[in-house]
Amino acid sequence: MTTTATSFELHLGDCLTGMKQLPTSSVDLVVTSPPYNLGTSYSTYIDTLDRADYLEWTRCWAAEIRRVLKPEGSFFLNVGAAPSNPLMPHQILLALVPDLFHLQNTFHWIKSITVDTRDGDEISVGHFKPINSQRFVNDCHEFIYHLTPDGRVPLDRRAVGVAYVHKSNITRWGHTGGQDKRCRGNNWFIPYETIQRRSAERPHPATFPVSLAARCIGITGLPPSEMTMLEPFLGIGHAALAARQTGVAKFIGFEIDEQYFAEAEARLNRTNDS
Amino acid sequence: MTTTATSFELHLGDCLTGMKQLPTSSVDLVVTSPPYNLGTSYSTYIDTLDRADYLEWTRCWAAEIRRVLKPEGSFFLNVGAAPSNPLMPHQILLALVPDLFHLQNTFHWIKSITVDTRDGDEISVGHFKPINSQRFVNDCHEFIYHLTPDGRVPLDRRAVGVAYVHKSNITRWGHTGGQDKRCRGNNWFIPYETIQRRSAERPHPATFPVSLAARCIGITGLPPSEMTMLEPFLGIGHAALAARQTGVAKFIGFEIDEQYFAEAEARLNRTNDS
DNA sequence: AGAGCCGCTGAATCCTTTT
DNA sequence: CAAAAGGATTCAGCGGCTC
Repeated sequence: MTTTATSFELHLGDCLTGMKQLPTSSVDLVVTSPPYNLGTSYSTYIDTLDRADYLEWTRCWAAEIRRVLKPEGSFFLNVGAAPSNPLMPHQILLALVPDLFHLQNTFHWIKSITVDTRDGDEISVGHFKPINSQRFVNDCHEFIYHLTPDGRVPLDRRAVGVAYVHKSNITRWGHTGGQDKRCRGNNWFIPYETIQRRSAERPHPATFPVSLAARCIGITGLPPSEMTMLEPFLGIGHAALAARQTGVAKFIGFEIDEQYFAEAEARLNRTNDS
Repeated sequence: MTTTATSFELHLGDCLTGMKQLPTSSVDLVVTSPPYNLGTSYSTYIDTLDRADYLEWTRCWAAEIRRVLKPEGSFFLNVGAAPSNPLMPHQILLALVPDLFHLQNTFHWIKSITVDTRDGDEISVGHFKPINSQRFVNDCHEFIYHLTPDGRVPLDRRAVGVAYVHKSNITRWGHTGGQDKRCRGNNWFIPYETIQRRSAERPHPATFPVSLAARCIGITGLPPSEMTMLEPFLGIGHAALAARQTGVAKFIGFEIDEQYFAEAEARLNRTNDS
């Protein structure tokens, strides 16, 4: 067993009140997925604010994130659409940009896709969740907005890079340092864990995979051992798990729902033992 | 040689003036990619309107599309982002929805992506265009907004469908008709032709592949032989080529730039001969 | 509200081979 | 030849979301 100087603070309570007690410019990284206000059945959260109120509330907690974020910090905001409200991801973005943040990058979380291989055949990857509709196609996509204070935050693209297709590129340019890694681009294929495994373990209806948060941590290029990470909507703690896995020094999370909070704590403790 | 009762009208001139002469509710399908006003070096188009003017102009031509579109017609709007203006796709959308159109579906044109196969290994597909930046990752994505008058236009999802992963599904339900086809979802992987081939042939800086337009034609489920299709920003005529290939009965295109117009005509004629 | 959809699983069934 | 073991195929059912 290794001992690391890490601190994980999980707070049961409203993130808006909680964040107000954090010092200005103290956080390197925020990864979060807010309640969508789309009728998704959250446990206790009052999920029925009307549109304008919802966007106003969004601006409120985002403004707190802006305050606690360091000038070179990054805020990864995960937002998906819903058939009942396909505009929400766009409206949320324009509620925050350009007033509070710059949109430095837009990542696309691809859950399922069919691609043509170089051999010429089509392969489907990821879990395809069917919907029965004459007019809607299945939505296999969510946004990950990369928001920063000035739009000029340096990243380490190759930290979450992929192998070159043509290996000649490894020695072709100096920046590779001999490693077979190039930038991954902004399409992030991250399949869901299978339904059965999910339902057995967790009750949260809208959550992102641990590996998605891990990728956000990685691309910042900051050493996790010196990183302070914040998750205002902890949910069942996937950002916390990613922080633990990658060795993030300080993690602060808020969750207003008791059930989710308990689940997040349980999962984090489970990881501690293993 | 087969004779088909098709009519292809390519007009040299401004689409706004041109569309005003089209009858109301006469068009089944619009597929277009507007000038982005992002500093892309279009030949003669005055590409320096300021933001508000650009969006106002966008509303103008979109309103004409709304007028000429049939109640069950579809408008596929292709918009990409640019590092210099990452908000544009979102602003354009919210300039048109909900005032003029419903956003019925959002398709994502994926040009390049790295996926994990079911075998466990990572493969990269599509042409990856490198950019040299500390803060921006490569953008391998564009939006295709599916806009309709009322959001209730029926589609034929399986017309552009993909094969089942588990073949047991073919006979499991009646709707397949024995065919190995399911809905493709909203992530459309369509790789670019290679740069070399592009630059050799065509001068247009921002255009979508023929196969992208073909997919839009296909998913409407309308018989091409009875379809009227409109492309207000013809460019070098990729929508026209797709219309020709799929047998669209009537195609109307506008292009204000003489060079692009000539190129579009040349390409269409070339296809005629073959 | 009730049916439909599709990846995925695990149990059940069927066919083959070994003892 | 019967019985057991091993392998392959089939099939119901889950889950989430829409009409």
